[in-house]
Amino acid sequence: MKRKISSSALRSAAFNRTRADHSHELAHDYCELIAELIDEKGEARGTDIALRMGVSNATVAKTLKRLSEQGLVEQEPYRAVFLTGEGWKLAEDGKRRHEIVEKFLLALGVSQRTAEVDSEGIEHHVSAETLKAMARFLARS
Amino acid sequence: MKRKISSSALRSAAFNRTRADHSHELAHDYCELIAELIDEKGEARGTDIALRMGVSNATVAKTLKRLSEQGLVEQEPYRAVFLTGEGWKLAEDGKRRHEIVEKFLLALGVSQRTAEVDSEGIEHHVSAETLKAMARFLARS
DNA sequence: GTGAAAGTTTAGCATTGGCTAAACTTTTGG
DNA sequence: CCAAAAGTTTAGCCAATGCTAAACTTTCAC
Ligand SMILES: [Mn+2]
Ligand SMILES: [Mn+2]
Ligand SMILES: [Mn+2]
Ligand SMILES: [Mn+2]
Repeated sequence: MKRKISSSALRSAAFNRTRADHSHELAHDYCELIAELIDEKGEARGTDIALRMGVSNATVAKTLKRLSEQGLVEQEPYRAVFLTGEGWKLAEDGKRRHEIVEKFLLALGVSQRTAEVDSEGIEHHVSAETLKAMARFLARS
Repeated sequence: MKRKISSSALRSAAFNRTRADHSHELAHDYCELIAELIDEKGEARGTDIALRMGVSNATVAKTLKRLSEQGLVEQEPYRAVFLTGEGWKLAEDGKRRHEIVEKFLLALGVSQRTAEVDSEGIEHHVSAETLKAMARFLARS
């Protein structure tokens, strides 16, 4: 017999998911961005990452150190940064998800600019089920 | 003559917006939740906030102090908490936005549970333009 | 009315993710 | 080839958001 789950448990689960999403967000965005830079320019340098992320060089350096401890990027001192296998996986998955969300917003009727901006935040909170629903919408629209 | 804006400037603007969204997120969620509790139970107590947010009592106490310094809530020691005029505004605006996003996801075809969970994160990254597009979609679907 | 339970606050700690300034290394132009 | 520019790293700072443990206050049950 299914006992009713307390509304607090349901609510807190949503907040917990959101906090978990946020805890991975920066790593995902960095990997995606590094992949983009390598694709566009052949390498990903700290300055370029900083410029596109909109943060200082020092912040980038510190974050890259964390990411390399987490096994997502590899770097040697004063050199451009590379993605590990794990890092590539995040980058590709992130790119796919990002594209679907952005195209979905466009299909919904917002401007290109708004789709770009809003998708940067939304992408991290879209579950597999919702992503599928967005892709389905795209396929028929 | 319109000079082309660098792709870095465009990209960093999106990340900046996302960071700004995150900096307001907790305040919005607290105000919305406090309003809900007052509506449901007549008052908002620390324990109930903690239970629904999925964090410890101590975390709630510390956060409430910040919010009261920001003029969003009012509290006296060992008593339940209340919203200021500003806090009510955030709560109502947040509720409206949250409802639109959740109903929109439902209309898109995801389960009630997924709509609840995903909307908790997504709501903070939906611009006025996108919110309007979602409302429009709801109106015709 | 009093003692235990429930709720709140405070203290102290950790991590993340920002910043500036200064030191250091690499690249580049002449 | 070498000085200046460009890029990177380190040090030290801060705020936000989480935690546990301990102290304190209020409420409840008897
Ligand atoms: Mn992305
Ligand atoms: Mn993003
Ligand atoms: Mn977010
Ligand atoms: Mn939320």
